[in-house]
Amino acid sequence: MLDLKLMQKDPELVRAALEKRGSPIDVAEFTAMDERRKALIAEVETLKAEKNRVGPEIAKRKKAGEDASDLLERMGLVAERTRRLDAELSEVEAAEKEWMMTVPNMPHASVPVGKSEEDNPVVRVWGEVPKFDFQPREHWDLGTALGGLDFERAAKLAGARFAISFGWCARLERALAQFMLDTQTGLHGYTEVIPPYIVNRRTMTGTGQLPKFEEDLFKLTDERDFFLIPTAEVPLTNIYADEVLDEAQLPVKFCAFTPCFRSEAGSYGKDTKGLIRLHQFHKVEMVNFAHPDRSYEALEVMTGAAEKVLQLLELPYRVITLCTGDMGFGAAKTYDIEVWLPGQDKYREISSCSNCGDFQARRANIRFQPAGSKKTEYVHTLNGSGLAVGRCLVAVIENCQRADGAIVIPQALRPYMGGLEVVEPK
RNA sequence: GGAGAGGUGGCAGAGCUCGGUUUAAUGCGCUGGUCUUGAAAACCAGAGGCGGGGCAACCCGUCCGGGGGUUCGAAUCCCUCCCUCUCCGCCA
Repeated sequence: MLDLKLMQKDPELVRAALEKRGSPIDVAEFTAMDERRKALIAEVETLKAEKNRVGPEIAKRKKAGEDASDLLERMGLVAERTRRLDAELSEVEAAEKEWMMTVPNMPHASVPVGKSEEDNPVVRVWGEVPKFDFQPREHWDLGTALGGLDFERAAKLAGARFAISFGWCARLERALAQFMLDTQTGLHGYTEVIPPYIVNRRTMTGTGQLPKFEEDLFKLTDERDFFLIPTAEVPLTNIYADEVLDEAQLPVKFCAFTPCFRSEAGSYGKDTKGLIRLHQFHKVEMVNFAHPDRSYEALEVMTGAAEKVLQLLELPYRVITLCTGDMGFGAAKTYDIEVWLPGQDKYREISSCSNCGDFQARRANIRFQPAGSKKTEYVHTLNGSGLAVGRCLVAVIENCQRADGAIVIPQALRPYMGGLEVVEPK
C-alpha cells in the first residue's frame, strides 16, 4: 500500500509515477473520497465529544434522584445521528482503503521506463551458450524418454499442468533443492524456514496477492478463508506482520523450500508442454527485511545470491531489469534472472528478485525501531527466488544433454546424487 | 470430534457479579531528573498506537482478540467469528 499521507499531499506525483508503469489512477475519485471522509469525521467527532460531556451529567442526576429526561431526549437524537454518520463513515473508509489496496507500488527512480518485456534492458550475461553438434532436445522429450517425467499419468491424476517425476528425475529435483538451500544458508547467511503452505486472507493481503489477484490463487473453498501459497514470499514476509523489530536485528534473511500453487488463470495456451508452467512447482525463496537506507544495496546482493546457484551449476544465464511496465504489483524494482534453455533456444525466467520498499511493510504492518528513537519506521521487504527448482531441473536436463540422450549431472550436484555422474538411456 | 477455562496497555495482572468520577487500578520494565565518585536503592516526574483540527503550546476522537447488536452511555450485557490453554477421544 502507498503512503496515504503522500497520496493526500502530492497525488500528482503518485499519478505520474504510476503512469510510467501503465497503471492510471483517478486522482479526483480519491480526493473526493478523502474529503468526504474528513468531513464525516469532523461531524461525528463533534457529536461524540458532546456525548462524552453530557454522559457524566446524566449519571450524576440519576444518582441524585433528579430528572434527566431533557438530556436523555436530546442525547437520543445525538445517538441516532451519530449512528447514521458512523455508518456512512465506515463505508467511505472501507471504499478508500479498498481503493488504496488496489493501487500498485511506485517504481524506483532507477527503473527504466518501458511498456512491456520488450523494453527490459539486459544488465549482464554470464557463461557461454553451449554449442551442440546435434539438435538439442526439449526437456519433456528427454526427460520422458529417460523414464524420469510423466505428463500423461499426471493428467490422469490431476489434469493439465501437472507432472510426475520418477527415479533419477525425482532425486535430481531433491538434489537441486538441497543444493540451493545449502548455498543460501551456508554461503549467504540465510536462515532456513519451513512455513505454512496454507495461509489466511490477511496474510495474502499483506504481500499484495489480495484483494486484487484472487483468481490467480487456489482457495480451499470448504474451509475458512484459506489459500494455498503461490510463493513462499507470502508466509516468509508475513512472519513479522504486526511486529516491531530492533534496528540491530536488521537485516533478517529467511529462505525456504516450498511447493507453490498457482491457478494460471489467463495463461491458456502458454507453455502448455513440460515443466515450465505448472499448477504446482517447487521453489527456494529468499526474503529480506532490510533497513530502508540499505534495501537497494541488499537487492543487488540478493540477486547475486540467486546467480551464485547458476554459476556453481555452470548454467549460462543473463540478468535483466524489469522496466516500469513489466513489474509486479508490489515491486519498486525487479531483476529477473533468465537461464539459457538449449531445447527452446532461448533464455527463460528462473528467478525474480524484487525490492518492495515499504509497500508490503505498510500493508502487513512490519516496522522497526531505530536505535535511540521512540518512533517506529516501516522496514523494506525484498524477495527473490533462489531458485525456481522445477525450471532449474529443466535447465540441467537441457544444458547437460548428450547426443545419445544421456544427461551428465553437474559436478556440484553429484554429492547430492549419491555420486551419480550420468543418467544413461536404457 | 466432546467437555471446560480464558483472551485487558512493552510484560504481569485487577476491573466484568450490580453498565455511568476508570481520563483502565496495581506491580515490573522503560525514559528523564534528584541523590551518588560511579552504579544500585530510594524518591520525583514522564511515557503508547491510529485518526481529525490548529502556525503553535495544545485540543478532540478512537483503541480492553476481530466484527455486529442492546443503551442516552459498554472493558462490563447479548450475538457471532478467530485464537490460546486444560482434560477426553482420534491420529502421522
